[in-house]
Amino acid sequence: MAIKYAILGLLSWKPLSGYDLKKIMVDSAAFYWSGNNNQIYKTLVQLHEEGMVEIEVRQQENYPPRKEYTITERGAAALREWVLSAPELTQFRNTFLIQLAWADQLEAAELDGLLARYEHAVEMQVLMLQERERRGVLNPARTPREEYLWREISSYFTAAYAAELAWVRKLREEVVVL
Amino acid sequence: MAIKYAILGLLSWKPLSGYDLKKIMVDSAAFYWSGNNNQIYKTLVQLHEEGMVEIEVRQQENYPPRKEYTITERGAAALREWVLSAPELTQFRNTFLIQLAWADQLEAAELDGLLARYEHAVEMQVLMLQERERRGVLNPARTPREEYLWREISSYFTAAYAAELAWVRKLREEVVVL
DNA sequence: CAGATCATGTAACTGGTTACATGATTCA
DNA sequence: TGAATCATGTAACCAGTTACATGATCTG
Repeated sequence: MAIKYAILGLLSWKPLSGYDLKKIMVDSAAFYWSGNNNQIYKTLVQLHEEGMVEIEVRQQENYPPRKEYTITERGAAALREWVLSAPELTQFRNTFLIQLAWADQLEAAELDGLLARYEHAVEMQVLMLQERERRGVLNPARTPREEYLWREISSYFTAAYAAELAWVRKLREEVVVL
Repeated sequence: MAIKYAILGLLSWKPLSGYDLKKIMVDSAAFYWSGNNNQIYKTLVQLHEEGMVEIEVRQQENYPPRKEYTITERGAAALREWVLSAPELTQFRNTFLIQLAWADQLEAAELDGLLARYEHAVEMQVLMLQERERRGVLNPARTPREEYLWREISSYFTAAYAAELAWVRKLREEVVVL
């Protein structure tokens, strides 16, 4: 469901090929989950069947032909409707919590090592995201408000991982005295 | 993968049936994602094939017979190994961000309405989690340290949604002046 | 000359959701 | 009397991951 509107949204920005969409998705934090070929190409076929997009094949010299997808009025209307639909809550999928749940069998040093490894991984992630934010990738920025929204979307992830970091650091400090 | 060790962990606490596992999972924050029959019963069969658990069928009067699963030494060893394995980063799956990404087409009032709805949903979630935390459900608490770990696991979710709330509130305030 | 880039796509799989089926018993 | 609880499971489906296939051209 979400990938459909992620694609429709990107096409509402400008016409793109499946290949373009993939590139955008793999290095975007918000669209990251599933910038995979399979779903992109399948979804494009489906969107075309539903009359949400139009295809124009561009022959190129020296490169394979590209299928450029353009959003239709129908597509734009469907996108707008979805944007206004009831938002869902974020889902946190954190297998580390399950490791922690059964970590009392570990010795103090082992447990601290596990927490340290997690802390380190989150630190790296925060740095990576901050760097990405600083370089300020992808932002349609058609209006100041849109530019602001996109900046806040990317800062969402930094904030989320920063909250994780605070949580795990506190945990590490407190668990050592038990 | 994770569900396998979630089950193994619960069985390392005490012997349980598929039905028990399901009940525990549906109202636990950490094990929530997928407390569904299908995966539980399938995984139990698989764990049995791998020699990680043993089955004992208990006949009951007035109730259907239950299959009680007990963890084996092999299962316990596999669990310990997994607990010590390299932790993965949390994945945030938030479709609201995709709605926001294409929300610049909305009028100010519509956008604020959307943000307000999200804010409200997150508020409700925080209250629900706090209530659950206060009632202090499920906690093996075999040692003070384990009790502490389980409390921190459930506070992870409250903290995560509280961070969301802070983020959306700031966003709402700032976007109104653009 | 090896590896990345451009560009299309498919196949096989794992993970997860929703809904259904059965049937006795207990509770409001 | 209808719904919930106890207890097993299956079927059909949707979402998402990993890996492969093709083939020209460009870059180090």
